[in-house]
Amino acid sequence: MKMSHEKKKFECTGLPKGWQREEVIRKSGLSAGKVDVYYYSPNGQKFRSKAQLAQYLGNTLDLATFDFRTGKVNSLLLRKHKKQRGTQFDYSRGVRNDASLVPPIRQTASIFKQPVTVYKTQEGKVKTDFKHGPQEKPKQLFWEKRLEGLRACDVDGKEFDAMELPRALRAVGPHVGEDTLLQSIATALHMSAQPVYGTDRFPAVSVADDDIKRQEDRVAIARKKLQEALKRPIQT
DNA sequence: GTCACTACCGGACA
DNA sequence: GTCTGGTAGTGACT
Repeated sequence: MKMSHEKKKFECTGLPKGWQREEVIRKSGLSAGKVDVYYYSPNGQKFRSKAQLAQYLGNTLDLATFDFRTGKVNSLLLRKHKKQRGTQFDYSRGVRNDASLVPPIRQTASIFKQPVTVYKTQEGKVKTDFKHGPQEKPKQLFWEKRLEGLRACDVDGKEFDAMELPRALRAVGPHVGEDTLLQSIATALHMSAQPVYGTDRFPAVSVADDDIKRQEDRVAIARKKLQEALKRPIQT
């Protein structure tokens, strides 16, 4: 058996405990330098592609945000979802194709990434109508729950301490804890430039001028302390 | 339309 | 089981 490959095997953070990720760098041939990524299930089964992984895991794990190459959860994949090989999108799916209907026909198709209305004209041309400008892609309800049990860590791999939410913030919904709420808020702030609002029952947190003033005072004090600390000679 | 990159997987090889 | 090459999909660029 040729062992011309440089192999690195890690515990995979983006998959349940026990899954391992292997990086193999090709050392010869036309594709030398290319990195192949393989995954090993807890029972040792090997997977060469995300498609194989998805087939094996079925509904037990949603791989929509799983980055196969890096082995991490990447929420940006929700927005930038590539079409899978061999599953080229058929835009005629979900659109009625009744010969008895005479064009132009207006139909609402659910198969597009955005809600659109399809106009079939005599010439067979299709126009898309994005109502009210670009719209956010629909997301699964409580999708942030898939981040449960995950925590940020520093470069040494040491996990950061849990953050405490302000008392005014309360999680609502079945089995939604403070961790999930925090991840949800953090994700929303990261993914969108828009403000984050609460529900009618728990409306958006209001920040008064006094709150801003108090926070500014705290920052000013902290800055002053830092300046003083920097002025002090370093003890060796 | 072209090009570069990448994901995937068939098949050669040991 | 390992390893590499070919193919097709995707996105950036012109």
